[in-house]
Formats: sequence, C-alpha cells, structure tokens
Amino acid sequence: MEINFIPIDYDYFDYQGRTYAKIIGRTDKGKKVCIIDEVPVYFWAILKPKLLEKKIRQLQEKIERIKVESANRESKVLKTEVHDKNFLGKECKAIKIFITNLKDAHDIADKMGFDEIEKRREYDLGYVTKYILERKLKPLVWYNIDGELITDNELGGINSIEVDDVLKLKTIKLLEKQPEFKPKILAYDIETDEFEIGKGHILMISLVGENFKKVLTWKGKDSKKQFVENFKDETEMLEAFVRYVKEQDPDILTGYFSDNFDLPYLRARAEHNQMKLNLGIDNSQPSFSRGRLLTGKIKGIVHIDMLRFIQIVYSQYLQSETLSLNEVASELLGEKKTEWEHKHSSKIKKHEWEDYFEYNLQDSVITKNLAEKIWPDLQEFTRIIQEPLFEISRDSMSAHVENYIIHNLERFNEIAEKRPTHEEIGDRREEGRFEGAFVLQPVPGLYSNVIFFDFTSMYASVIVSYNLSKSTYSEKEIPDSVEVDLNPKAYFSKKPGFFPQMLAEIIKKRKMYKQEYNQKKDTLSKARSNAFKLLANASYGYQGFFGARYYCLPAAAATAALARSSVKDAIEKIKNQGYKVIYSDTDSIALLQENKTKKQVLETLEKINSELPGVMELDLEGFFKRGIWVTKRTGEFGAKKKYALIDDKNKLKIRGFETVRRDWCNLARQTQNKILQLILENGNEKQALEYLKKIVKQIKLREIPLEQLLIRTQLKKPIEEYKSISPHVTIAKKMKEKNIPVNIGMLIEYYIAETNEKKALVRDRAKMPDEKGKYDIEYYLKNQILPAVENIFEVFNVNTNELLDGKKQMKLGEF
DNA sequence: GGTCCTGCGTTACC
DNA sequence: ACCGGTAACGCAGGACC
Repeated sequence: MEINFIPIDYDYFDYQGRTYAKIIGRTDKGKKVCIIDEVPVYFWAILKPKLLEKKIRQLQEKIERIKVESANRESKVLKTEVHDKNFLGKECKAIKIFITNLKDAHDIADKMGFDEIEKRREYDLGYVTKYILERKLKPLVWYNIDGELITDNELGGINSIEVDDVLKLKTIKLLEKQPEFKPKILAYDIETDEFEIGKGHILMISLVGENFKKVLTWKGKDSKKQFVENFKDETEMLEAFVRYVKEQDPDILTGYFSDNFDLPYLRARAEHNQMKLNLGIDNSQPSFSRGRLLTGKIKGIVHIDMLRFIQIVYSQYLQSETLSLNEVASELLGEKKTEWEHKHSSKIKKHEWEDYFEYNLQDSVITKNLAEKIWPDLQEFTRIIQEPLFEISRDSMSAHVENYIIHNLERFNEIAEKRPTHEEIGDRREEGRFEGAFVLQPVPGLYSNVIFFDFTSMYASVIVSYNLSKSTYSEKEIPDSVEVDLNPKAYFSKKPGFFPQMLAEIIKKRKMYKQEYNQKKDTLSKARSNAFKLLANASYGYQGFFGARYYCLPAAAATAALARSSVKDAIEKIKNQGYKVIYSDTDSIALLQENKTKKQVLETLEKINSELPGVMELDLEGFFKRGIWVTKRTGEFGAKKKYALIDDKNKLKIRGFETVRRDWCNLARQTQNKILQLILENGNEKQALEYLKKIVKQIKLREIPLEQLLIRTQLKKPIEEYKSISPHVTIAKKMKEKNIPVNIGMLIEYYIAETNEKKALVRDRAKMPDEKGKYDIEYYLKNQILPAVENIFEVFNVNTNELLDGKKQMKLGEF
C-alpha cells in the first residue's frame, strides 16, 4: 500500500538477533503510522597506506571470521567490501564491515587489532543516525512510501502497538511538493505538594490540546469549573491522565521543565501507587536517561521539554532574566499569567482551589502556545540537522554542529571521526587556553554621531576564509598552506576542507534565507535563517570544545588570532581614511562620523570590504546620534564592554551597564537607565542630575518600596561548596533553615537592612524579602545608586559624592 | 582597627 | 561534560601596619 508519510519519531528494536527501525509518523490523511524497516549496518576499518591487494584480501578473510557472543545473541561479520574513501581529507582504502547487530560493533571492532588496520571508525554512531543516513528517510520531510501492511503476529507482535497502521517499508520517494505539517501538540502541567520528585501528592494535572482543555484532580468535588474532572484518588487521576493522552493521540507531548519535574514526578507517583504509567504506544512507561540532567522519553510520542530547547537555542537572544514560564511566555507571546502563591494543599482554603485549577490549566495553555510559537524553529532545526525531533529539542549546540557534519559527510566521501575517549577528553582539557578576542580600550566620554561596523558571522567566516579545521591543519610546514603565528606555529592547507566547505554553505544559506525573510516576512524563512545563523555561530566553539569529534585547538586558536588581526587591520584602515575609532570588541568597530557624509562612510566600508579575504564581510550595524563610554570604577581607564547608545528614534542600546545586570536592585538599574536616557537625549547632564537628586531624596525619606530594593543573585552550586560566604549564600542558608525549598539555579532575593549594632559585613545585614526590617539608606546610596551613576557623571566632571553628604544632616534630624 | 590586595563569584559582551 | 575567551565589579578574607 502507498501512503504519503512524514517521519516524526525514530526508534529501533531487536528481533531474533536482527535490528529493525521503527519510525512513527503521520500520513497526509492524519493517520498515525508505524514504519518497520531494516538497513545494513556496518563500520569501517581504515587501512594503512600502500597495502598489497593480496594482503587486503587476507585481512578481509580474517575479519569475516570474527564472531562475538553476548548473553542473548551471537553477532558476526556478514561481509566486507573494499572502498576508496577519505578520512580527515586524506584519501585512503577502507574495508566496509557489515555486521549482524550494531550493538556489537564495539566488541567486533575490539577484536580487530590487526597490524594492517590503521583506524576503526563509525562503530560509535547510533542506530537511528545510521538508519537516517542509510535510508535517507529524513525527519519531518514528506515521502511517498510503498509498504506492506503487517497484520499478523510478525516480528514479535509489532502490529499490536497503538497506531492506525504498521507497514513494512518497500520503497520511498521524496515528495516534490512538501505540504505544511502541523503536529498534534498536547501540553501538560502538574501541581504538587512537594518539590522533591515523588515526595508529595500530585494534586492536579492539566492537559491542553486543540479544542481540548482538562484539569484532572482528586481535590475538585466542589468545583464548578467545566474543565475540572474529579477523581476518587491520585491513582484514578493518573489513570485518567494516561487515558486522555492516548485518546488525544498527540505527536508531541510537551511540558515546561517537564524532563526534570512533571514526567519523573508522574512516574514516581505511579510507582508509589503501584500502577503503570503506560503512556507509550506499546504500553511502556516513560524512561529516563541520566546525563547531568534527566531526559524523559515516551515510546511513540515525542516528549518535549520546552525549557530545554529555549535554554539552548533562544536564551542568548531573550531579554528575560530568568527562563521561568511566566517570563519567557510574556516575552515571546506577550502573555502574562496570573500568579499563584504556592502553599501546601492542607492550607488551601475551599474557594482558593478554583483559582488553583485555573492556574494549573493556564500553565498548559501557555506551554502549548509556546510550543506552537517555537514549532517552526524546532522543525527547521530538525530538517537541517536531520536528527530526530526528540534529540533536536535537547541537544547542545555542539551536538547540533556535530550532527550536521555527520549528516553531510557523504558528499565528501568522508568516514566519520570517532568520539573522544575519557582519556582523550582529559588530555584535551589539560591543553590549556588560547588567546581570544581583541577589545579596544575606549576613551571615556560622550560622543556624537557614532557609527558601528561589524563583521557578519565573523568567526565562521574566518574559518571558511582561512580553511581552519582538523582536516586541514598541520603541525609542520606543508606545501600550499597558510602559516598562522601561534605558539607553536600552525599550518592550514589551502585545499578546502570539508568542515570549512560545509560552513561556507551554512553561511550562504543563512544569507539566502535572511534575504528571503526580508522580502516575505514569513516564519519559515525566518526559522531557517535563524537555524543556519546559530549553526554558523556555534562552529568556532565546536572546534575548541574538548568533547567534539572534530576538536582542533590550533584551528580554534587560529580562528581567534586571525579574527584579532582582521579587526585590527580594519581599524587601521578606518583610521587611515580619517576617522577616529573609539571602541572595538571582537567583531565590532565604533567610529565617529564627524564631518563625513553617510555616502563617504559607506565608501570607506566598501573599500575595506574589497580588500577582505574570502567570505569575510564588514557590515554597517548602525548610526547612533550619541554614545557614552565611562571609566572603570578602579583606575582612570575607559571600561570595556560597557557603553550606551541612542539612535535617531531615541531608542537606547545599553551594554554592560548595571541597568542590564540582574544582580543589581531595580532602583539602581532604573535610575541608571533613566540617567543614561536623559543624558543621551539631551546631550548634557543637567536633567539627569536633577533626576538623581530626586531619587536620592526619596531613598533618604524611605519612600522607595522594598520591591525596588531587592537584590537577586543566583545560587550556582550547593551551599556547602561555597568558599566565600556572600550575602546570597547566607540568605540561602537562612531559607533552608526555614524549610523554604532552595535549589541550584534559583535566584536568591534579599535586601540590606539597618541593624542596631554596626556590623561591617554586608551579609550580616542581608534579610529575606519578608523579614521585618528597615532598608539601609546608606547602603543603597553608597553601594547601589552611586556606583551605578558616578562614572556616568564623571564624564561631565560632576562629583556625585557631594550629593551623599546630605545623609549626615539627615541623621541630625533634617528629615 | 583600618587599608590594601587577592580570590571568589556572578553576570555581562561578543 | 554537553561551545570559546574577555571583562567589570561586589564582597569576603587575609596580609600588613
């Protein structure tokens, strides 16, 4: 039978010693279908150069005799073939070794310690990756599939899984016209009495899908809400949850922080109540793999923890200071949810339960909206990198880069490099650091007509332009190469390597889809452009990352070194054209327009671009009517990574200042922001100074609400591990004593209060927000407000310290 | 008891 | 363990006088 099919989830199973792929997807008629398929599995033995044919044949025979036995199967080599391949850009002869079961590839490879073999490779690729490579049945791409319906008890009863049809694949054909795919998304969220997994009851579970809204609970017998469904106890509620998930039959089950909270909690409570949380299409329970973080997997339904994907892919582009559902949703969706003050169920009053149900439902509604908003990005990442959605939603950026490489090696006839061993990782981490970016020390001041240039995807374009990669690198001087002045010197062949070539394509596609987006303003080209941009930006970090298959520290060091010299060259050229360069950081250059016209500026840019190597490109980032740079708090020099700009539309761009640092109190941040705004709008400090005086007075009169004075600092490790006990650690200890849950990653809130005895240490004056106390006027003036503004006023030779003198008078009773 | 310096720790920039 | 280096700066803690 023939169907149009889109693969969503990939899995595999063993039956009678053989491995089968099991792909779950949808048909264009909306049916959920499982495809069963088989591909030959193999790995490679790369041979030493110049082996005689006879030798190779003898070796093949030896290899073909290898067998390994494990508890439940015997695995052997099925056949071997000799191929001309490339490994790390070099031509080689390699034996392709076909085996019965991929799981035994390691053991078979271990038995191949023959002299003629230089390296064994690709025994460490996962089955699903191998399957996608081999069959070219790529995730989230439409295919026409011809398959045979499995109706009997074949393959150990595979047809009993909960899908519409199970098909054994015969042939696949890529569909020319790719229709839009909208997955069925079901969002869920639980509310519990305790934060520790499984410790307390699950009070309620919300489920939200298309035209489907439910809150399942055993606490809702008095509820008048339509969406609330009441059950006898927790067990019945959990059973109903499983039932509803199956009934809804989603492609994606999504939660927020659900890998590490909701799903493991559900599993733990099911266990506690001696029932099975059989969510899988084969009635299996969710499984959890342990890395540093839990990962929850459900067979046949893609479980996606939205937080993971947002953390990895979006967080650097978000303004949100925490990645809480509330903050992220309000930034990405413009939705604010109503707050609920968490308390134990025994303390919830009757009428409050209704609000609690509403709150619980809302979390799932928001999570679903978030998933729909982010879907284009998830989809495009999946299509571009060609790994399953489940992995794409959780993998780190380095894994994305690596998977992109692996799925594109075939065009280069390349055999994949292996993953580093623990020892190799250890050695790599010992290798030490290399010099990074160049940052130009600014001269403090208020400047008019500031222009910013920046290099587009600078590191990626350096890698491409200078061909920097593991396969092009040489320790020793080689013909037709570029020498990079590192210690020791590094040489990179001019013959294009596969990684720089792939990266060149990534950059090209980024450019193409960005242009397409600028014309069409559609979500698809935006998501594509975004995915390629992120891949390009992660490429430099990838080559310097100790866990990478294609780790190459000299390539990373050379990338940084050539980026430094490129930016310095550009600065010199700009200066030679008669401009003053006032600042530069990594890939950007700030210069003053002064008496030049915009046309002249663009000509300068053009000239520099014409002289840049390869795909490197200097771009006009923007014109700003004013900009301010300040001194460091210690010393006379200009502070790096701290400046503020304003454009013609009075839009501010603030970098590095306390305004953008979440570990300063809101009052200091807002005051500084306002002062920067007034100065940049007016071009002088007059109004800003008046504003500051007003704020100082309000502080002294205790008119500032405590919320404005709270300092938030993240707890980054267990309390006991801190060598230096700073205020937030002290508060975290206090919270723990009071049985308030304290987790790693939490933002600890506190304020600094006055004390009777004059204690020197800040931490001894730190109090929790709900602790009684008067805020310490002197602390907030001297340690928050003044430090945030004094360097700014110093630009105008205004000494803000004088404003503080009022505090003595206050103590004398002036206020 | 004060001053100075250093290291820890967090958060930013790119 | 899950991409890199550069940088600012508060606070604690110890050296030193």
